[in-house]
Formats: sequence, structure tokens, C-alpha cells
Amino acid sequence: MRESRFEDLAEQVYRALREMILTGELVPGQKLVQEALSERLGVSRTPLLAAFSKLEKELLVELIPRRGAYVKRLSPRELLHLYDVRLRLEPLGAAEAARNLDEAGRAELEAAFAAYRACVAAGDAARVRVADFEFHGTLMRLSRNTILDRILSSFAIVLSSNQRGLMKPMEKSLAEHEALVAAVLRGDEASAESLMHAHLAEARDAAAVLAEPRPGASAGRS
Amino acid sequence: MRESRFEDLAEQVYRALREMILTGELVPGQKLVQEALSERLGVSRTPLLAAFSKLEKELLVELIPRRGAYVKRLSPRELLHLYDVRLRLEPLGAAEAARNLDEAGRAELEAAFAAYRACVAAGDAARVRVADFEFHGTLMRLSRNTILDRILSSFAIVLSSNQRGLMKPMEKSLAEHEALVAAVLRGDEASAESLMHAHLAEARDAAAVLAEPRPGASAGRS
DNA sequence: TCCAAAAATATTGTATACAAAACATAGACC
DNA sequence: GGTCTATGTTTTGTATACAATATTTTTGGA
Repeated sequence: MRESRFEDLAEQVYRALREMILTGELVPGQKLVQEALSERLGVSRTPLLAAFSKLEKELLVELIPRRGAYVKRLSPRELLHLYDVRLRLEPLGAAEAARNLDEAGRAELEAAFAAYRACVAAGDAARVRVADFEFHGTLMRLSRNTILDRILSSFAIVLSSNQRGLMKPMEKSLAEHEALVAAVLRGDEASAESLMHAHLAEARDAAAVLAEPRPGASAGRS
Repeated sequence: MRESRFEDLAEQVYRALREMILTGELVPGQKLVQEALSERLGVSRTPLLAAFSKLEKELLVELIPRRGAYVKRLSPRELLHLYDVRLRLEPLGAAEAARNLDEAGRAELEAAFAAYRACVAAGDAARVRVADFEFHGTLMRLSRNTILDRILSSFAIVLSSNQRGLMKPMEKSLAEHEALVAAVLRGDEASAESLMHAHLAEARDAAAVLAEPRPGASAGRS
């Protein structure tokens, strides 16, 4: 099979923009002017247009006809909804990763976790955000569920690029990741699933607070 | 807000191709030759390219650099993985629809169900497939979870266009839909969720059988 | 001074043109 | 006769050109 190592400009541009959004070089709400961007990236507007279409499907960009492309700014509601989705899917991925782990996967997971740990140690919030994204992505890739992986890598990045101010204390997050890695490494599907669920549920609840229009009765039920 | 009713050709082409894939006019594995398609649709290759990019993100099309675009043929494994995802997300959507239903939603749901029922009565398998897709889509839209809706409407169509041979008896499916509609209409979140889960679990299991490489020991455990 | 209309400018949407790669066909050689 | 190579054709990838719409600036009036 000659898959050809060739890669479209559209694909390269797509990845470049994605990266710029994740790192915060492009911020939500910002307009993406075609000519300016294409000049900056050294390509024509044609591949840029295709990249916009990809990004739009991933909720990273909003395409308004005749008005232009904008880095999408998620509403608090949308952010919550996205967490709801992630909360359902990532535990599945963690369980499947635990079931399907092999030697190569073990090494990959350990490497991703080590990188994450290093960023936490360095105390650089921006890099932690990226490393966290990579860690979750690695785990989902190891699930060997290519569909799940594609969906999550499409949408998880939106969260990562929006979760400023929603991040829990680094040490807590690190401890949770550590327990999760341990469960996956020992092939404990059930624990991996529930640990991932717990890990995400807190973030989801924080997002829910932001999304709720009525913050009153803070001592509400359950 | 002037959202402008303008729609670009890329979007129209995207929808046209989607429709052609769902109805079976374009079949999995088929090559999508740019010039032929653009002539047929009466547009240039530029918007076609953007449409391909969108469709690729939805798993409906596979883009192989320098080789062309093909209607994606899902492997039995991918089909199973997609059902696994749907099995996690649609019950959530059904529950949220039950919670958020209003008068307009009630009417919409009843209309979608009636259309589905009519197709079943007519006994036309192809139209049932489309109506089933529309029914599920309506329900997910009614969840008011726009993210969930977007994800599922992106990927559910892949299933619909691949589920030939995987469909359960129409009467059974109809009865399940009917119970589901009743639960949603009376705002019973828990029932809606579990009914949807049961409804999809069977299809998932059928897909699992296809995906398993070892059909041996057919009287296996569980 | 502020607002409205008109002109000028910038930006998008789309078609087309052209180069490079993939594919098909035919001829040469074993 | 079959396989390999060379040539021609098709198809893709990308840039560019041009028309239509949106935005900004200017100008004239109240």
C-alpha cells in the first residue's frame, strides 16, 4: 500500500491554525482575514478555504457567509454541553485503552504522562494546558477506537482552548491523572472508566455553574 | 442580527453530496471525480473541494492525497465503534429532550414519528432508513444540546448509510420508537434514556458480531 | 456637531488556468 | 506471450483573476 507521505497544503494549514488556536495565538472572536492569513502562512487562499471548512466542523471556527471566518467563542452553555459529551465518551475510551494496552502503548502513555508531569512541575499553566490535551489524546488513541479518537480529538481541543479559568488546581489534576494511568497500566477497565468519569465530572460541574443563569440558592439540592 | 440568508455553494454542495450518500446514489468505495461532479452539480471545483473537506470530517468521505476523494466504506470494526459512541450519546440526548420539551417540540416530535410510521406502513426499506435518520435527528435537536446535535447529525448519517443488512424487523423498531416517543412526551427522562439505550444496544450487538474476527463457539458465554 | 448618503476600499465567493503527479496505453525487449 | 518502459492522457493541487458583497471613509446637509 503506497499511502503516499504527501500532505495537502489544506491539511498543513488546518493543523497550523489548530495549533495557533490551542496555544492562544489566535483568540476566540478574532476574525480570520483570508489574505492576511494566507500571506502569513505562505499559501494561497484556496487551501485556506478548505482548512476553514474542516475547522468549522470541529467547532473551532465559525463561518459566516459573506462576513468571514471567526475563531469560535463558545457560550457557557455550549461549553457545558461539550463537557457533557466528553463525560460520556472519555470514560469509554479509558476503559478500552485499559483493555487493549500493549507494550508500545504502555510506553506511549508513560511518556505522555511524564511530559504532563514535567509541565506541572515547571508550573507553566499554558504548557500544562497543552500537555493535558496531549495526554487525553494519547489515551483516547490507545483505546484503538478510531472513531472515538477522531471525535474527541476534534472537540477536546475546543475545550482546551476555552478552559482558561476553569482549570482545577494543578496538583489535584496531577494526582487524578496519576491514578488513571495506574488503572490503565494494570488493565483495570472498570477503575479506568470511573476515574476518568470522576476526573471530568468536576470540570463539567464547574462549567454548569457558569452556564446556569440562576446562581441563586447556592445551597440547592444535591 | 442580520444573519443573511445567503448560503455559499460549498454548503449547498456539501448538503447535496450528503443527501446522495444517504440515499445510496453514491455508494461506499466510489470515487468522486472532481470535474465530473462539479459539472453535474453546476459549480466549479473550488466549492467542491471545501465540501469534500467538510465531508471528510464527518467520515462520509475519505480524502487520499493525490489520489482523490472516495465515499468512505466503514470497516465492520469502525461501524461497531460508531455504534459504541452513539450508544453513549443518544440516551443522553433522549433524556435532555424529555426534560426540555415544549409545545413546539412536542409537535415536531409527533410529526417526525408520524412520518416514520407512514414509511414503515408503506414497507419501503429505503425510505424507512431516511425517516429513521430524521426521527433520531429530530429528537437530538430537541435535546437543545446543540453540541450533541451537531456531533450526532455528523456521524449518525454514516451509520444510516451503512446499516443495510443490519436493520432489525420494522415492526420491532416501530414499537421501540413508539415507547420512546411516549416517554419523551410525558417528560420521563429516565425512561427515555433507558429506552434509547435498549433501542440502540441491539443494533450495536449486531454490529459487534460482524466485527468479531472469531465467530467460532457461537454458543459462547453471556 | 452629528447624522445620512455616496463613493472608495477591502474582502469574500467563485471560476478558471496551469503545473505536477497519477493513471492508462502502447510499444520494445526478453 | 508476458513484463517493463516510455509516452500520452486524465486528474489532482494550487495560484490567480474577477465579480459581487460588505465595510470604511468621505462628503454634504441639517
